Amino acid sequence: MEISEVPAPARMAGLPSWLLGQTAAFAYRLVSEQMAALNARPYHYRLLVALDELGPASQAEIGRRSGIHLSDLVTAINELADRELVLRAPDPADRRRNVISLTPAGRRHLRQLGKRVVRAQDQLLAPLDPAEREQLTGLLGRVLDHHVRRNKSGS
Amino acid sequence: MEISEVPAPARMAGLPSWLLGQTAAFAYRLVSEQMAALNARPYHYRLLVALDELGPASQAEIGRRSGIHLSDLVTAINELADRELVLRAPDPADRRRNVISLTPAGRRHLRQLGKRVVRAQDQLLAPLDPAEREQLTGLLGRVLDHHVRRNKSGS
DNA sequence: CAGATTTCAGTGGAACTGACATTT
DNA sequence: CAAATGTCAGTTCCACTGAAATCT
Repeated sequence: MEISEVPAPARMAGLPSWLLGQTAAFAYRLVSEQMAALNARPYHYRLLVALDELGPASQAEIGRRSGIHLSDLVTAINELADRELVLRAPDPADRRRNVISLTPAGRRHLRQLGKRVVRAQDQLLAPLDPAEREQLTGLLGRVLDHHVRRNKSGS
Repeated sequence: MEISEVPAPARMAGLPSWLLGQTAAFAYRLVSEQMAALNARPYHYRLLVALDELGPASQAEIGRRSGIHLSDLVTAINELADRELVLRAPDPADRRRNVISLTPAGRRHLRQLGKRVVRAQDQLLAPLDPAEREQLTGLLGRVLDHHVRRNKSGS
C-alpha cells in the first residue's frame, strides 16, 4: 500500500467521501504497520477484542460482535489457533458449535496489540489537539450511528 | 457490500481508525450505489474528473493527477473508451503516448455523475448541520494533509 | 422440517508488483 | 544507455455470496 501521493484533483479534495476514504486508508495503513511487527493483521485484533469482551464464545457470536464475516472468521481463527493464541474446542452442549477461547498467550498478544493500536491512533491524529480529536471522533460517531441504525432495521 | 451491522465492541467504538474505516465504508457504498445507476464505478468518476481538469492528457499524467494506478488506469480507460466516453488516440508527437480526451458524451456522463456524487455526500452527512459538516471536512483535511506531506518527502 | 452453526470455494473491487515492449 | 510510457498477468486484502454438512 503505497497510497496515491494525492495530487488532489480540485474537485475531489472537497468531497467528504473522498477525504474519508483517503484518511481511512492512512489510518488503516498505520494500524496495519503496527500489527505487522507482531505478525498480526487488523482482523486479529478485532477478533481478540471481541473474544476478550465476550469470554469463550461460538464463532457466530464472535462474528456478530466483531462485525467480521463468518467465512473470514474461519480463516482468522485458524491463523490464531495455529499460533495457540486462541483455542477451538467443540461445544459439548451444542455440537454444531465451536467454543473459542483466549489462551494466556492470546491475552498477552492482545495486550501488545492494544498498545500498538494506541500508538497508531496517535500517529494518525498527530496534527490535532485533544479537543479537536474529540470533535472528530464525535462527528464520525454520529455519522456512523445514523447509518448503522438505518441498516439495522433494513436487514 | 452489506457491511457489518456494527455491534460496536466497546473497545473498538472509540478508536478513530475504526470509526474512520467504518464511516468510509458507508461513504464508499453510498457513492458506489449512486454510480451504479449509471453503470459507473468510482474509478470512472475520478478518472473523468482528472481528465476534465487536465484536458487531453497521457495516461501517465492522468494517473499522477487522479492517483489511480497505471495498470488500473488501462482497464478503466478501456471501459470508458468502449462506451465512447473517452477517446484514446496515439500521440503523433511522442509515439509512446496515448492521448486520452473526453468526448461530448463523456462530458455529459461526468456531469451526471457529479450530481450523484453530491447526492451521496448529502446522504452521508445527513445527521450533521452545515457547520458540523465543515468542521468534519476541515479536520479530515488537516489530518490528510499531514500524512500526505509526510509521504511525499518519504518517496 | 425450519433454523442455526460452521466450513469451504469462489467473487469482486481497490491497490499494488513485476515484467515486458516500445519509444524518447 | 537510462528514463518514460503503456500493457498485461498476477497478488493481496477486505468484504461478501453461495452452497454444503452438521446439528438443534
